[in-house]
Amino acid sequence: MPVDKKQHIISHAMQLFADKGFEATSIRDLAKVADVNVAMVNYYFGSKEKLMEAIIEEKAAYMKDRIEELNANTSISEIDKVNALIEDYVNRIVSNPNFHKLLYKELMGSNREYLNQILTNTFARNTKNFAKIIDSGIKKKVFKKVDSVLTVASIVGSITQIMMSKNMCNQLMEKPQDYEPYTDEAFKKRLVKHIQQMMQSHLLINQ
Amino acid sequence: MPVDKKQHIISHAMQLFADKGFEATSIRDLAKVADVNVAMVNYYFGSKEKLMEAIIEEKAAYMKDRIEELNANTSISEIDKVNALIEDYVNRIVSNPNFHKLLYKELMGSNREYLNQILTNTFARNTKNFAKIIDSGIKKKVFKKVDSVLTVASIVGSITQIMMSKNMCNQLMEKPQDYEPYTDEAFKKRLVKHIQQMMQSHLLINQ
DNA sequence: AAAAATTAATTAAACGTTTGTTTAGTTTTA
DNA sequence: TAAAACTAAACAAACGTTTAATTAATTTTT
Repeated sequence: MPVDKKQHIISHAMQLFADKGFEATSIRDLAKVADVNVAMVNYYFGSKEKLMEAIIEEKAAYMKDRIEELNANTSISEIDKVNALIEDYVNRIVSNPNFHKLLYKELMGSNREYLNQILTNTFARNTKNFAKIIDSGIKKKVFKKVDSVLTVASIVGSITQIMMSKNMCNQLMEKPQDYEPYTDEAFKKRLVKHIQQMMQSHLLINQ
Repeated sequence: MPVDKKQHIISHAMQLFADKGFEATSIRDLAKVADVNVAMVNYYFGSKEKLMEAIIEEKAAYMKDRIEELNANTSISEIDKVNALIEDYVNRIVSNPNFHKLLYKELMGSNREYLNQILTNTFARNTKNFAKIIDSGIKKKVFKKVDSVLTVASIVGSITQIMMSKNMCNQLMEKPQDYEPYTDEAFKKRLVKHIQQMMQSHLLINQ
């Protein structure tokens, strides 16, 4: 079963890469966890780096949908779209913070140029699509004339910043060190509320 | 010259780690660039990881000053302090974006637990000190009752997000691929202006 | 449908590099 | 001359990858 086994390896690799990082995960680690022979990774994917490419491409394809879906919907007001996307984005990242960190590390890293390009393109396209919603609000004169692209960067960056490290998150929120902020609904709500309020002040003309 | 040589190694290591990443930089690379024997890194620092610790600690010490200085100053209004810190922070990161990325990668990474802790503590403390300024504005009723800690995270996250990748930055700003956004004064001004405006809407009661 | 031939999947072992680190000896400094 | 600074070489471990051989599955031929 070639396809199933590829997927089997990918899913275990995703977990390991997210937990330990790309370089810190050896093919032997992966082979042991996924219960396959060491040679199978190279047999199916060609190399460790190409395995990573397969993972990134799978995620990248998954990432673009919701924004474009909302973008096409004309029955929802711009501010409601923004609010919905903020909540969506928080939920998505909270559901797998380690993988999100992996993507960001890859995005910031200068190694593996090809991967960096795929991720850069994906993130940039999503940001621009999101910015279109804001531009639409500006055109309708319900939003102030803000810098739409940088506004999206602020939304995304706010979430990333706070999700960067469980430990820092707990220190900032005055929680004990063993606390799990990402699974706490109250924390999620607090984050969503902050960003939504900030965006309402930032965007809306009539408040 | 023991101290000078330590500093000599540190400064070359900072450059290399920033450019290529920690794991991707071998001690032999560093030895060649810094023109010292391979054994000297271990002789002076004990290990590659302890060298990294020395670098991080040096930076961490440097990072805390300005906020605390501003914090103590009572002759400047809170919104002016916030604006000054935004400009400061942008300037600092723009001056060495690769090193900033290195710190963030280290902050997000699960390896090298001790380094992660130092960075986490430093970032958290700076964030809380910054938040005190906002809390002070809230107390004086010139600021709205915002979530001060998350507000600081939004400021820092906005900058980090846009500085994450030169390539993405250019794509978002519709610039050619070989463009150098970080050295462009116009870009810097645009970023500072966006965040300052966003914070004024977010924070100020009487606009 | 059975046998033969071919291709795909899988394995254990080995390969060749590279890595951080150490050693044992030499030079320099105080 | 004793301690500190430095060097070239070697060490041991880990890494991604490849090889050569074996088993399983598929296709072709009779």
